[in-house]
Amino acid sequence: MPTAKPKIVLYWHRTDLRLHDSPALNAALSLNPTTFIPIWTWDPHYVYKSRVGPNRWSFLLESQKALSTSYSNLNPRQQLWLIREAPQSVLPKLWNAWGVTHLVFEKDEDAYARERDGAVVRLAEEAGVEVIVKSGRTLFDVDEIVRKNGGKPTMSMAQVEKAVEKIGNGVPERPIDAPSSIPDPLTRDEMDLKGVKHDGRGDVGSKSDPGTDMNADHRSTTDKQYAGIMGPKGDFGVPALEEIGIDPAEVQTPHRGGENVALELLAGYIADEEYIGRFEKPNTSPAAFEPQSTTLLSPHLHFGTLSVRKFWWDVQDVMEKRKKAKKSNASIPTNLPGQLLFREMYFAAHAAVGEPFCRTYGNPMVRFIDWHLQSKTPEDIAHGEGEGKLYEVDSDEAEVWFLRWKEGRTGFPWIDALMRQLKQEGWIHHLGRHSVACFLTRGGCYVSWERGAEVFEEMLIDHETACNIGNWMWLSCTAFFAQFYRCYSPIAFGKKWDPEGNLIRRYCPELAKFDKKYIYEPWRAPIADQRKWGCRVTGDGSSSTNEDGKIYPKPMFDFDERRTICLDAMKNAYHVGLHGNDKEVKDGSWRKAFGLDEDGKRPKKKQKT
DNA sequence: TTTCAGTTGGTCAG
DNA sequence: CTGACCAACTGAAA
Repeated sequence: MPTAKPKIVLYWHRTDLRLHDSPALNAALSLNPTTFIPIWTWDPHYVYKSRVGPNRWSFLLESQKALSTSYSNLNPRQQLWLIREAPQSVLPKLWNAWGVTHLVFEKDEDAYARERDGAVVRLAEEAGVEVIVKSGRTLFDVDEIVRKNGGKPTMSMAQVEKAVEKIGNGVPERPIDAPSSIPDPLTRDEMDLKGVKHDGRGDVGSKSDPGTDMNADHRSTTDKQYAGIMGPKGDFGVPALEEIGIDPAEVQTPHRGGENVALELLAGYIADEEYIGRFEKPNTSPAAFEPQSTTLLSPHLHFGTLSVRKFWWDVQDVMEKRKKAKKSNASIPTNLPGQLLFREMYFAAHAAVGEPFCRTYGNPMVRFIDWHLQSKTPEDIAHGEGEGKLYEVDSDEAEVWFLRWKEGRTGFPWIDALMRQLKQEGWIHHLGRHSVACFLTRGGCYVSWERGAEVFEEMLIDHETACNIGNWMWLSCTAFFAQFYRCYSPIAFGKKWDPEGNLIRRYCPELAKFDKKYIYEPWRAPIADQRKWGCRVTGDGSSSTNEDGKIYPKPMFDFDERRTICLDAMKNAYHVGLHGNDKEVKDGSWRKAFGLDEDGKRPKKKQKT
């Protein structure tokens, strides 16, 4: 009697640090594996080529730990097995060492992930390992959304709604329960990789220079992540922050990772049916803290500790119940399902455009504006121009504005409070992001949105490439949104939500005692009052004290003046009408197009092709 | 061709 | 709190 061939299934966790509602995990377990090995591999592209601050590192490690514990709870012999080498390099070694027959993972449509996963699939096919890939990070397969949108990037909610209407009438599949049991891995001896050659970070398949570490500034001790393939204790464990060179004291976020945390948070909101039914994003306060006005579930969607379909269906069930009880619900796009559809829109736009989606250069869907601090072209960077900086410093003044914005010392308390909250906690409300993004780009500094997106990439615990890039395009009026004359005031907008200035008092504590009359414009407070309230408004923010005590910077420019300058410049840029893939942008000749004509008139609007 | 809507502006009058 | 106006964008519908 022939024995059945063993099924040794390697499950590769990446965007899905959960057990509930995972189509890929479900597919893996449906194979009835004789052996099941759930792994994570540190991808050097994430570790060194993406900007990741301490708060997001911490959130990721917490989420990995929670997942590992969940596996152990279902099967004491199980855990999340962390492999410290690049996937393209280490996966072939794993299927040799462990006799792997199947590789299963969740589909990831990000441009880099597609390239990496494509390489992995080819290697697996060569080795005779069967590969199963399932969509599960989004409500719908985003490639399917793109197809239903005529192959074009989704540029509006209307397009997204039409497209998803053609996929199951706009209703995603119901979530799948978490597994109640998990098969065994190999024995400890068989799992051991001591005999396997370790290639360190194994930075194969990366086009970029493996020597650069974009996160070097965050590492206070030596990064030892790639010291050993099974980790410092040889147990494939989740690293401590110290192992990746991060000082735990740098982690200040109060937001916790892990599937259990996500499901508890969600359940709490779902129990509040009024909140779910009436939720309208524009009516949630960007100044609220403890409790926040929105769900804070975005980092969990990013790491996959919460399934977006579970989120959608739990909300949908509440809304159906309310509807039956004749209670009104908010509608798309401002309600909760609408928020999730915006996520689909950005994912699908990214999927349709591919790699150029993340920048201006070569991106056909993004409008070109003559910003300060433009990105260098890929050619210039490849030729090593510009002493390591990835952007052109066309204006020293604008670079100072950018750095002051990043550090939360612009002299506009609403902006500074938000930027400090972002740095400390890794999260700010969506409308807060609007405020600071508008201020940096079209409504203040006229600095390229790409600089702002890089700062958000580093600091946000919920950083999702497609959503971050898409929202920066939106706010800078370079794609998705065009009403550049709608400009956020760093004074009036915050005041509308928080007339007492409580957000400012919390994150700019030097201003805590200021009267609410001056809290948004402390430079207007009489000197005597400034003394009385224990903070002088002076200097450029490079120091937080002087010989008199605490100081807060003067505003770095006259906002009304800057708003006028930016508005005129935006008007001109729209008339020039260049986009990221135009010849003038690629060869640098755009500068000519932005000058005025000989007779002083605006240049003719560029013809659409 | 014109009209109108577009997740989330600011200001001022009533 | 609501609505008119500001000066005016794009894209889809009429």
